[in-house]
Formats: sequence, C-alpha cells, structure tokens
Amino acid sequence: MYFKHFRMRIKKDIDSCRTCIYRQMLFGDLDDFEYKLINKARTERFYRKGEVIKNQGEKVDSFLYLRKGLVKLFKTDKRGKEKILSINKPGDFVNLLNIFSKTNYKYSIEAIEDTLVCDVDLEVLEHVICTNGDFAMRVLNRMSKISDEIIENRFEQAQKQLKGRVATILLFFADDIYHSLKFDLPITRREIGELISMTTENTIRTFSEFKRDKLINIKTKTIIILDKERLKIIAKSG
Amino acid sequence: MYFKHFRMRIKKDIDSCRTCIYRQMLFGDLDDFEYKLINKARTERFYRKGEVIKNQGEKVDSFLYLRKGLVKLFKTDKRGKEKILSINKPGDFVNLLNIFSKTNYKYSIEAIEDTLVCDVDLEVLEHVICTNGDFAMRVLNRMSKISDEIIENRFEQAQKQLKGRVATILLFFADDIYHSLKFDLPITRREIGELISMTTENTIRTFSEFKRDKLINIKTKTIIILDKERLKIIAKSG
DNA sequence: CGCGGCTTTGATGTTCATCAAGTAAAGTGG
DNA sequence: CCACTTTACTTGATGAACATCAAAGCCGCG
Repeated sequence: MYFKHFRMRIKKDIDSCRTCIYRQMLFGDLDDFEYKLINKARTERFYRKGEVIKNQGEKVDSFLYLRKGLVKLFKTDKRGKEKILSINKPGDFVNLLNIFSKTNYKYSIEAIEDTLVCDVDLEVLEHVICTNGDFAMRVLNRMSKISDEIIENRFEQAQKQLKGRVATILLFFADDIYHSLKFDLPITRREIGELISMTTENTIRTFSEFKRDKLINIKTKTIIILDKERLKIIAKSG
Repeated sequence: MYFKHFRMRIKKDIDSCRTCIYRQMLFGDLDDFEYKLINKARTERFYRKGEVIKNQGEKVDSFLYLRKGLVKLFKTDKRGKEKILSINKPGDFVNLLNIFSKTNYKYSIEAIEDTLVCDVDLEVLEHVICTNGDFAMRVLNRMSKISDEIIENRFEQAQKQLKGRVATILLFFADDIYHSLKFDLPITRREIGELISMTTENTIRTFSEFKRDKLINIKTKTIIILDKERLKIIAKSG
C-alpha cells in the first residue's frame, strides 16, 4: 500500500493545542496545572488515508480526538466481512464511550482521509478526572450525549429502507462533513454498504436510480447533489 | 387497567439498601458521609407489571437501578409503532448511559413484571461524583461497559436472521433472566417482535417451527426449552 | 500490459412483511 | 357469573424488498 513509505509524524506543538477549538470543548476549564499535565500526555499524530489508527483487540490506553480528516470505526465478523459502526469527523471524541471499560478495542479505527488525531494518555486523563469533579462531570455529560445520538440514529435508520438510508448518508456527507453540495466520497460503495447495512450492488443500484431521477450527479467518486429537498424527503420518509 | 386501583408504595428502608448487593457494585466504596447523602436522596419504588416508570419526554432527574422484576425500554415512532430497545433485569443501571446529558428521556420505561426500582436524585449523585473522583471513575467504567455490551450485541444481532434472533432471545430469557429451561414469557409475541425487529406473525411462525422441530415446548406464555444445544447453534449461526 | 479491486447491470431466489381470516384467551360490565 | 368486547395468538396466501449470483467494463498500479 502506498502509505507504507510514509513515516508517521508525531508532533508536540503546544501552541496548536492552545488554539484548538476542539480542545476547548472538554479541556477548556482545566486549571493551569491540570492543563499542562494533559498537554504533556498528549501526542499529535498524523495518518494517511488508509492507515489503521487502532486495531480491533489492541489495548485501549489513550483518549482520541479528531482534529482534521475523517476516520471510520469498523468491526470484522467471523466470515471476514466488515461492518462500519460510524464515521467520525473533526471535533469527535472518537473512542470516548469505550475508553473507561478497561478492555481492548472492540473495533478498529482507520483514517479514510489524511487525518490528524490528538492522543491523550489514558492514565493521565483518569488522574485529572479523579482530582477534578467538574471535569469528570463534563466527561460524563459528553458520553451521555454521544450515547443519546447513537440510540436516536440507530432508531431512525432502522425504520428506513435502502433508498432512505442512502439519501441519509448522502446528506450526512454534504451537510455534516463537507458542507457542500459537491464532494468526493471518501469511501468505496462497498464501504457505504457496510455502513448502512446493505450490499454493494444495491448501494450502486440506488445511486444509479438517484442519478436517473436527477437527484444527484455521479462521476466515480464525485457526487453533486442536484435536488436536496427531494433527497431530504426520501431520507425522512424512508 | 387493573393497576389503576393500586397505590404506589414508596419505601425508605435503609437496611434493605445496606444489604443490597447491587448497591455494592457502584456505591460500595463511598465513605459514610457520602453514603448517607446518597441514601437520603434515594427512593425505593414499586411498580406493578404494566405500569409506566418513565415516559418518553419526561425530564431525566434521577438515576435508576433495578432491584427486582423486569423492565423494558422502548420508543414510539411517528406511525405509533413501538420498538423495544432493551430489557433490563435486577442489577442493571437502567438509564445510566443517558442521565448526564441534561435532556429528557428519549425512550419510555415500563415494568413488564412486578418491579422494585431504586431511584437516586440526580443532583445528589452528581454532587458525589464531583467530590469523589474514584466514584466518578467507577461510574465512567460502568458506562463504558454498558456501551461495549450494546455495541457488541447490536453487531451480533445484525448478522442474524429471524430464527437466530428468536433463538437468542429464548436463551436470553432462560439463561440471563430466569436461570431455568422453563419460564413464563413476560412479554407478548408482538413485543418480542418489537425487540428483535420482526413482525408479530413471523415471531409466532418461528415459535411454531421451533415447536415442530422439538426445540421448545409452548403453552401460551409458558416456554420449555427441550434442546438447548441445537438452540444455541441456531442462535450463533443465524 | 495484465492483474486485482472497484463499479455497474441484469437475472434469479430468498427472506421477510403485509394482508386476510379465524381461534383462543383475558379483561369488562351487567 | 355470564355475555360481551377486546386483545392476543395462529396460519395461510401473496407480494415487496433485498441478497445472491453472474458477467462484463473500468481504472490504477506494479
């Protein structure tokens, strides 16, 4: 694979963290001493598209948050088929829900675009949680919100059939990830299928159908949303 | 409904809490002062089968843990159809994953057997979390574990088809809930369908098929598992 | 330039939901 | 306690949604 020649860069750039808007969300209210502790325990890592960040089975020993790029969380079943659990974007606390269970990763994490991740040593994070109750509450609050979202999302998606799910994922990329009606898909059709629980063939068929109906335009990886309103209706009603 | 004539009992029996094995799991290491705080904020509530404990949309203002009985968490979609998210048994921290998000219940909770619930005022719980970092860590650990289980469960169930899911739910009742090969179903066939995402009719059909194949015996609500090994194989392979 | 993975389309088959219709059981009211 | 109503349960027939299988073109890359 092409990224094998690439040497992973690890940065320790305190200034880039001080100005990081994502940091503010969780670490914003820490006092100077705690902040320095976290910052010393923090590593900034860069991954090329396609690189694996964590492997299913690895020990969970750090807290990850995504600064730039895009990652997918996925699991492999016995037959070797993958299923994508979620796609995370900048600002997401990728593994927050699972880091405190003292077990190994139950899923893998892979960069699907060139990605910058902040990695905070878990022991240090736990130390700060133990000594700063308000910070602990913020972590709990964040975890609950992530959990709320997952429950709500699953519930919504479960009622939909294929067209609705494809429409939803297209709007997800357009609105939540790229903030544009035109974007390049960061994943293959097979992966989209793995994400919304359908086969590659039916993913493609639905794409073709949307193109026929002038909802979108497709040129291999490039998608242009032509009729967002109708796509929204399909995404909602199923 | 028959329970309308029933007056809800609220108890404040400190001794029953001191000896409560479930309490130990989370509140075991609190010091005397904190323990008394929690205990004062605690209410023990009894619900008859069929009673609603929390309604979708209600404010989340307490932490619930189940001492006796059985509850279901469910959501209603636009068309009025219900979907059961999970069934909780004694020892489960029913709403732990969601209580810190400062929003309202995204699901309803209903007793599906006569049920005893401990209800701890959320503000007091949060106070103790803020002042006791080790306790905060135990809460975080518990949340992560619940989350791990949900992810794992969903992943397993998603690969299975109807027979596998029905077999799984039968083993769940036999092994995890009643610890017996013979038990009375606490929910209707429709509800089983809502729990494993299939129609009432197909739930029944699968039951009938299992009966024909001498895997189980059914007499309305009463189930006897005749061939657990074969049932396990079906549950696993799908 | 040829190999392997991605993409595409069509044909076929399976799984499951929906519809219909009837029986059994359980709650309700006189 | 019995008629009445409602809800739960059951089975069969039909059709829709989706997976699977097959085959071919495309594209990047060694």
